Order: sequence, then structure tokens, then C-alpha cells
Amino acid sequence: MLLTVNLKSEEPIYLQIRNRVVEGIASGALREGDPLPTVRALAAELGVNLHTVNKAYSFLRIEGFVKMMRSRGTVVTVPRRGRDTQDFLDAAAAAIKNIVTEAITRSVGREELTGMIHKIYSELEGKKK
Amino acid sequence: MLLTVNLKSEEPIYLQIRNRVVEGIASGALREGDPLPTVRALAAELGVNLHTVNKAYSFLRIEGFVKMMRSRGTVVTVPRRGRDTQDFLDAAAAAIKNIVTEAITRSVGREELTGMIHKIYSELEGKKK
Amino acid sequence: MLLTVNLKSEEPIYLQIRNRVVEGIASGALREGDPLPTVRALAAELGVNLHTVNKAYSFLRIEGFVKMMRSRGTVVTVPRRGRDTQDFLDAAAAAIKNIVTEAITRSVGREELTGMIHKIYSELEGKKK
Amino acid sequence: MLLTVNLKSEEPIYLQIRNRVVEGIASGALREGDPLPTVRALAAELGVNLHTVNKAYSFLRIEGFVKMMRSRGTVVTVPRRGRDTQDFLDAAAAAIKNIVTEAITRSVGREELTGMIHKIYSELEGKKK
DNA sequence: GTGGTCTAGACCACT
DNA sequence: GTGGTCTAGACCACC
Repeated sequence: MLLTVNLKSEEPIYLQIRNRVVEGIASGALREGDPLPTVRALAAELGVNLHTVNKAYSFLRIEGFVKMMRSRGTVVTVPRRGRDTQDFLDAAAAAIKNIVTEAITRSVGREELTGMIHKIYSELEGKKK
Repeated sequence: MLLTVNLKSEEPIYLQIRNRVVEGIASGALREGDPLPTVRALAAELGVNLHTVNKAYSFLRIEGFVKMMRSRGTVVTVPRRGRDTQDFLDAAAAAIKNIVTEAITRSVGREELTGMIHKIYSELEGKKK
Repeated sequence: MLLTVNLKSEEPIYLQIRNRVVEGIASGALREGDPLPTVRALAAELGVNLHTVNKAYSFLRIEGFVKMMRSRGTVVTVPRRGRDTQDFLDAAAAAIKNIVTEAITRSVGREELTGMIHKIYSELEGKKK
Repeated sequence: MLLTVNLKSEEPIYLQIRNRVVEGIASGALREGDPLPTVRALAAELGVNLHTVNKAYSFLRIEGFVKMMRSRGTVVTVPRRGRDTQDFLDAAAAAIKNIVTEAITRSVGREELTGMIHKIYSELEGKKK
């Protein structure tokens, strides 16, 4: 089973499913055309409600990460590269501003945070090879 | 008016207030002992309910950013530097993982993100001088 | 009913609720993952307002004693052991100074107070077995 | 000036004044018959309101730590030893229960707390000689 | 159904 | 007039 969720996490389950798929795409584990489990199968496998999986898949479809095709299931569609770039950068800047602000009040230096970024890039991109 | 909030933002009002104060502390605009507006005054100024401001200030108090003194108002108290460092780093790593994952699917490189971090550090620390 | 509060006590209701939960965790009666009553259920059971319980639970969440998950209820999460140790010791020292000062003016000896400490440690830790 | 207060502390000023006097009595620095400053003089010296000092002195009088005599000012009266012992012990037990509960959740051992008690007894009683 | 947020209005302790 | 607490009632996101 590729997809696992933590029912006790504070992160909403539908977002966990969505995030695992996006991570799979980012790391290259999921490629264009790869099939995802059916909504029913995944719901049963994870022990969550149909609606929850449906919501996750709908999100992924809206974001362009999957195509849901009637009677042929859901398949991965690596989205075109530059989409929504500005929106993403704005959101990322806002999130990073919050992190940096907190970091400064704790005397956590910028190297610590940039180190995290390099580490995660390497982990995800490393899987691609 | 130092503190402004966006009533239409998705970010809860009380968190906006809380975040503006923490940013003020991080940038050095707010220093140990500086008074914040009274709960009632700020509520009136922002056009929000007293309890909303109270919630923001209470949050700040629990986190150690302010002291609230009955009948003497609320003042800034820069908290101990190393507090909760591990919890913070864990949360930061989770948030950064999400950002990096999204970035990769958009072909946004690590330089772009580390650049944001340096920029915000400089903006906030620059104000301190 | 595990949780009881005294509506006439000087101790705020939300702190009573908070303290009962922390005592439960300290004694081992509440363990990682144990569910707490829903906010609404506990409010009805205790005959207090929903917001009062919410405040208690939010406090516990910020302190790391519980996780609140929208639509999935509130569960106990025993927090990291060494957190905030210095802040706690400072606060404890201040509280103990007050107690000892009063004790001396009443000729209450140190054995009486250290005895209390041993007694309460034993009571709480005794329940763990 | 024997008496100093911290205007920025969270502890109400009138309690700070009251506590400093009780500590003085506990440590032997203040003895039966020693005069305290007049309400007006102390208020001026500390830069606080008359009412604040008055409240502190009233508390001390009610507790039996001072006598306020018309036109002769306020003098220390070491109270009889065993007064209110049970009330005090109850209150102390409640306060200690809170401290111990928190200590256990942080894995702070009983030696740490009993050590504090011995330290403060020694500090205060040491001054008596 | 769950918690999360916001408004409105009240009373209290402290200064 | 300050913050601290409590009640009441509402709407929202999540499952």
C-alpha cells in the first residue's frame, strides 16, 4: 500500500491523502498515467469514509494532478510546469514569513531553515533517479 | 495605527492580531515593556469584538510574548530565547515539506525558496538597527 | 463521570476542567490516545457553557496535553517530557517561596511541606501501576 | 528602602507589598513592634496609589501581621504561632498538588521540589541569626 | 455530529 | 477603566 494516513493526526484526512499523492508526484514515484486506487477501494483500505477519499481526489483533479475518467478510474496527470506559479509563490512567501518570524523569536538562524529546504529537496529529488 | 487586520482574510482575526504582534517583536518594533492597546481600545479600533482581541492577547500571554495585568494593561515581554525549540523545528519542517513538495511539482527551484527566507530575515532583522 | 467541577469554587471553571485532565494524565488515568468527552457533551454534563469547556480544551491543546480534531473529537496526547522545564521550575520556586514564608510565620516545619510533596507524588504515581 | 515592588510584575502590587512584609517577618528582619512606613510615605516612595498601600496594610492587619494604631502608625506584630494552621495546610496542600501534578508531566522528580523547600527555609531562617 | 470562530452582553476583581 | 470569566446564540469546515 503506497498510501497511508494517520487517523490521529491533526491534518485532515482528505488533505493527508491529497498530500501523499502530490509527494508521490514530486518524488517521481507517481508518473503520468499511473492509476490511483478507485475511491471505494481506497476508502475501504484506509478505513475512512467514501466522501473523504472523494474530496481528496476532487481536490487533486481541480489542481490538475489527476484525471478522473468515468469507468476508467483515476490516473495521475503531471500538471504543466508553470501553472499558478505566482499564486504559489505568494502563498509560500506568506507561510515562510510566519516560520521566519517565529524562528527569529527563538534565535533560530536562517541556516537552520535553508538547511531544511535543501534536505527535503534532496530527499524528494533523490527518489526520482 | 500599528495593528491592522483584514476582516475578509481566511486567517482568523485573532491569529492576525497575534501574528502582527509577534512580527513586531521579531523585527524589534516592539520591545520589552512596550504597552499594547487595551483590549477594548483595540477592539473598537479594529471594529471587532472584545473577545476576539482577548483571545489574541491570551494566546500571546500563554506563548510568553506579553504579560496581561488586570487594570494595568498589556505589555510586551520578549520570551526566553530557546523555548520550545524542538517543537518549533518539527512544525517548521512539516510546513516546509509541504511547500517544497508543491514547489517541485511547479519546477520552482530551491534557490527561489531559500531566497525568500533570506529576504524575510533581512527585512525583519533590518528593522532592528 | 470522570470530570467534576465545583461551580462555586474561586478557581475558574475552565481551569478546574483543565486541572482535572492534567491530574488524570499525571496519575496515568488518562493515557495517550484516550478520548475526552466532546465539548458539547461535557458542557451539558457539567451544566456550563460550551465556550467554557472549549476554553479549557484549547488551553490543554496549547500546552500539548490534547489534540483537538475537527469532527473527530479530542484525545489525550502526553506531551514531550522536558518541555518548558526552566519556566516551570521558576514558577514552582516562586509558588513554593510563598508557601514557605507563610509556613514559617505559623511555625510549620519543612518536614510538613516535604511530607505533602511525597504524599501527592505517591498518590498520583501509585495510580499508574 | 526595605520594601521594593515591581510595577511590571503580574503579581498585584498590594500583594507584593503584603508579601514583602511577611517575608521580612519570616526571616526575622521585621520584629515585634518594628514600625512600618506610613501609608502616605510608602505610597509616595513606591510611586503607587494610596489605596494600594492601604489594601496591603489592611490585609496584613486582618492576618494579624501588623497593628494599625491611630496617630501612631503601623507596627509589626508577630502573630501567635498556631493560628489558622489547618486553613493554611489545606491551601498549601492544594497549591502543592498543582505543582506536583505539573512536575510529574515534565518528569521533574520529588527531590527537585523538596530541594526548593529546604533551600528557601534555609535562606529565610538563615537571616534570623 | 465534531471543533473553530465570532458577536453580544453581562458581572467581577483590581487599581 | 483594566483584564478575567461566563453565558447565549450564531455560522462555518470537516467527516
